[in-house]
Amino acid sequence: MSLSKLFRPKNAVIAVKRERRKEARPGELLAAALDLFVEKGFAATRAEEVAARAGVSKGTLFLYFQSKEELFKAVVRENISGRFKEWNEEFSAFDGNSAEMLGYCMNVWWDRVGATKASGITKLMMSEASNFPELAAFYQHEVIQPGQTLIRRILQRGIDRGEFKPMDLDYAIYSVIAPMVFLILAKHSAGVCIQNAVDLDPKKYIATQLANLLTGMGTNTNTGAGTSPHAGGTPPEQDQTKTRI
Amino acid sequence: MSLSKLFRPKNAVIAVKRERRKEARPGELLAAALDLFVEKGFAATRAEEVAARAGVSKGTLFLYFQSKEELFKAVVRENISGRFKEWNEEFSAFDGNSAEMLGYCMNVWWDRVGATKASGITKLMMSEASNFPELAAFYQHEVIQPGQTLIRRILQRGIDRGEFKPMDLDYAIYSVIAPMVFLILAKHSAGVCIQNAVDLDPKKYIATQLANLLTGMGTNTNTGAGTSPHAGGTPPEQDQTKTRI
Amino acid sequence: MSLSKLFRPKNAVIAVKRERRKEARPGELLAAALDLFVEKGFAATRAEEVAARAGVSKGTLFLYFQSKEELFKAVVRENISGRFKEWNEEFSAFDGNSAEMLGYCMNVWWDRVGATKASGITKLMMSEASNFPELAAFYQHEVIQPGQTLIRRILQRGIDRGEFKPMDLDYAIYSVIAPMVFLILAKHSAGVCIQNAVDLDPKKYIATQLANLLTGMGTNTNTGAGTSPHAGGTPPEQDQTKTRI
Amino acid sequence: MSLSKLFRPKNAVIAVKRERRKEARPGELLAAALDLFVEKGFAATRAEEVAARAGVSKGTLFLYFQSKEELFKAVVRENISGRFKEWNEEFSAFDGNSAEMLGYCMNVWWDRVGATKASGITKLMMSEASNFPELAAFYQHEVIQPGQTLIRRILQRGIDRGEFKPMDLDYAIYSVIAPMVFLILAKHSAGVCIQNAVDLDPKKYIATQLANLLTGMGTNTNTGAGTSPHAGGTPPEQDQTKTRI
DNA sequence: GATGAATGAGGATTCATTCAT
DNA sequence: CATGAATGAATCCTCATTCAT
Repeated sequence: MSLSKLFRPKNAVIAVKRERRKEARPGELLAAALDLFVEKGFAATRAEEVAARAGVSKGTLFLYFQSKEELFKAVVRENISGRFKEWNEEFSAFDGNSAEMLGYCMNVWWDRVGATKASGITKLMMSEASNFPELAAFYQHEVIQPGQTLIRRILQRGIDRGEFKPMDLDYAIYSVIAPMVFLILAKHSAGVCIQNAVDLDPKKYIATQLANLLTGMGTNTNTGAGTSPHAGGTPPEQDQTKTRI
Repeated sequence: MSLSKLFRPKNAVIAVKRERRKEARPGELLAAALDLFVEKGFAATRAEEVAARAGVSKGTLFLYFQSKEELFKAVVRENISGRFKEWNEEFSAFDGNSAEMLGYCMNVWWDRVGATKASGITKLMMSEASNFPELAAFYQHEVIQPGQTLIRRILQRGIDRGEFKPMDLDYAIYSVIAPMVFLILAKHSAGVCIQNAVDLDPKKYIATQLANLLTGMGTNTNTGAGTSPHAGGTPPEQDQTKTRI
Repeated sequence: MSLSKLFRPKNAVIAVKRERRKEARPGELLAAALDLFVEKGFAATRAEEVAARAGVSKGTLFLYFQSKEELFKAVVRENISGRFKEWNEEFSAFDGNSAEMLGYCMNVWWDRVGATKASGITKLMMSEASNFPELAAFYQHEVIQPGQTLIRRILQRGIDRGEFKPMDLDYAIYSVIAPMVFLILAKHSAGVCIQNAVDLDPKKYIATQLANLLTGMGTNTNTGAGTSPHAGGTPPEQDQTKTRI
Repeated sequence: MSLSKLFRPKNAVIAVKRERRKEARPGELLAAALDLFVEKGFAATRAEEVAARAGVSKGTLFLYFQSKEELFKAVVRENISGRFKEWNEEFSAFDGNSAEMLGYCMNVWWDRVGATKASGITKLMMSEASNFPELAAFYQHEVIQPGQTLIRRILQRGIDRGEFKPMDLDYAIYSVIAPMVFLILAKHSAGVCIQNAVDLDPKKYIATQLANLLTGMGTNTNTGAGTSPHAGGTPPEQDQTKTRI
């Protein structure tokens, strides 16, 4: 009787494809790691699983990354690197009014970050940051600060041009950030803490939040006259109870 | 289970202080567990560490709680879900208008949960729920559901009394929950994702969000012409740009 | 909220009655221990369970027995002590033929040992003897030897009186013992290795085995003449396929 | 799972010989496991001990077998149940009379299982089955059932060919199994319950039991007048008093 | 460079045993 | 004497990491 049926090496559970190109490996490992870290958290993600998803063996993973922690750091670094420089330039050239600019900013952020896997990084930092102070500082420096600076510039521009009423920028910044953060959570933690929020339409949500922000900042977005404070308007608002999360 | 225990040295003399404080133990363990779960997450918290912080041995922990998961559930019951009964009663007896009621609800929640370490539980669930389905289900059942029910009751009351305009409650509920969730995140992930947000005044934030909610629900508190009923804003709302996050 | 519902001390699971008389305790503990050791084996029987079944606390158990192992030994000693002396006397006075004597012996054994909880000891020794060499020797000395001696005396008597044909007593003894051992196994391990054997009627089984033995030993038990080797006969045999295990 | 692994010293230099012998491992582990399970029982056998005896580390054991229970199952498959297929085929091709077939079956079983360490498994199940219901079910399904089926086929064949008289197979099966079970016990509990039985000649014992069985089933081998068919005993039966246990 | 077999520290949980009350 | 709260050694199993091939 053959021994082959007497044992089931655990390895066999994970199907491995091994026809990738050498050069691509680190990138594939990072992509696989991002997926898994976001989905299961750092601690619960097994190195072997990452390797398997990237189509390489466990050993190879440690060939490219000294440790699981280094892999995590690389994942974060890889996905949050200087997108802001390009955005800053983009916004320097923007010539619409500041309300449009803010709306464009939020939508662009959603399209290029929020809607992509990179948004997982934010969720990841939120969950694991306290265990990775070094990374937290890095993230703070590479993402938070530039992001806040960008938003601050937009708001300041609005004030300078008389489009927004004067405000405490240190607080106002969070009025922009908060909805984005919540949106990410709704996307990644859906099914548990924000159950049902899965149905949420991000674009609608952003539009609504933006309208609220602008109202608060004194920039009425309504195109026409209206007796109600939130009358007419092109943006959302048609059915507030539905679009609001 | 093993026979090897039979051959263990019979009289291994061990000198230990044994305080008998059965009544106090569960509370001490729950407090230690809350601290550690919030600080390090569920998976990363070692049972022995909880016991040590409570000043007892590993074994004692399992004397009071069948498992680490049960310990977690007990922490949740003690700090969150166990309070819904009392809150429900409190709100059944409430006799102000529904706007005040909603404001009271949010503030009370902040004072009793949000501002305490217990709020860390919510943050924690967001990261670990997917790895502990049973805990996620428990949390959903013991916290999310009752919380939503409570809020729903308040909103329904407002509608029934003509204070709020009719709305889709399934969505409206999230308009109340979302800001609270963000507040918790701002508190617990502060220093990383929302650095500087530490300075945030929660009460002001809540008031602002409440005002927005009420406006959306037809209970206009300050938007200008007083055509809407119950005008003249209940909450304190001196400086909107500052309180809005 | 009261803490009382937050934890479930495991102890509470076991209901304890505490109205026994002091003097009876060791006996009750031994009885409880016998039950549990037989049912679950030595290793799988928990000291606390024994105490609970005896209606005392865990501490009390260790007051009477130095350790679980000592308890086990006491259980064995308690249940196998010199019954053989009395039987030896009984059989010295027996005045029937040797076939009847053997039958009487087997039936008496069943009534006084096999059918009682004491038979569990045999099963116990069979399972645990190798882990308790000391006890095994004790059991060998107190049970096996006297038992074999008793049987040997009966067989020798039969030979001496010309009732049995000459035989190798060292082997013949096992012809008597084997069925009894199997009977005990059928009783205690039923449902697993000898599944379905639960329905077995011990008296019938003994009668059948006895008849076989006697036939083999040259003592035809048949009362009347018969052409078939196992004809007529008072004892079993009516439906051999059914009574034979 | 725990984060504490992150802070484990990265380069704890450990010098170990690592032999790569994937093909040999399962067999070595199974052999070690069989030894230990038989020697100490399932519960009392520590996984690490099995690994050590096989010359590997704890971890390696779990590389090949998902759990201790799976290891046990593999041991049973390797040594017992895995052989039924081959046996069934062997017996399908058997062309002697059914009495010979039954005798061959019992002897083959003894040679390939009973006389080997694997027979300890049967003894072991008797003690531990009640504590490991899943194992008991497995054993029942993989060993007891196929074994009974095999025997039943032989008996049915005898009846169909007119060699055995009609009988209640559900009972007759135990007439075959019981002596084998006792033989195993005699072997494994020798020195305790059935001391001296070590000297027992299994082949003789089996022959005797077989003769008894056949007599009962109407295939009389030696009882005197040759009125029954197939008389003239196939097996060796020179000295009945000696071979009978 | 890749591989994947092997390693072993680490953590949850059990339960015999102790000892303060 | 009894009690039962407290203890901690023991055991199964996981998975990051190493290293012979």
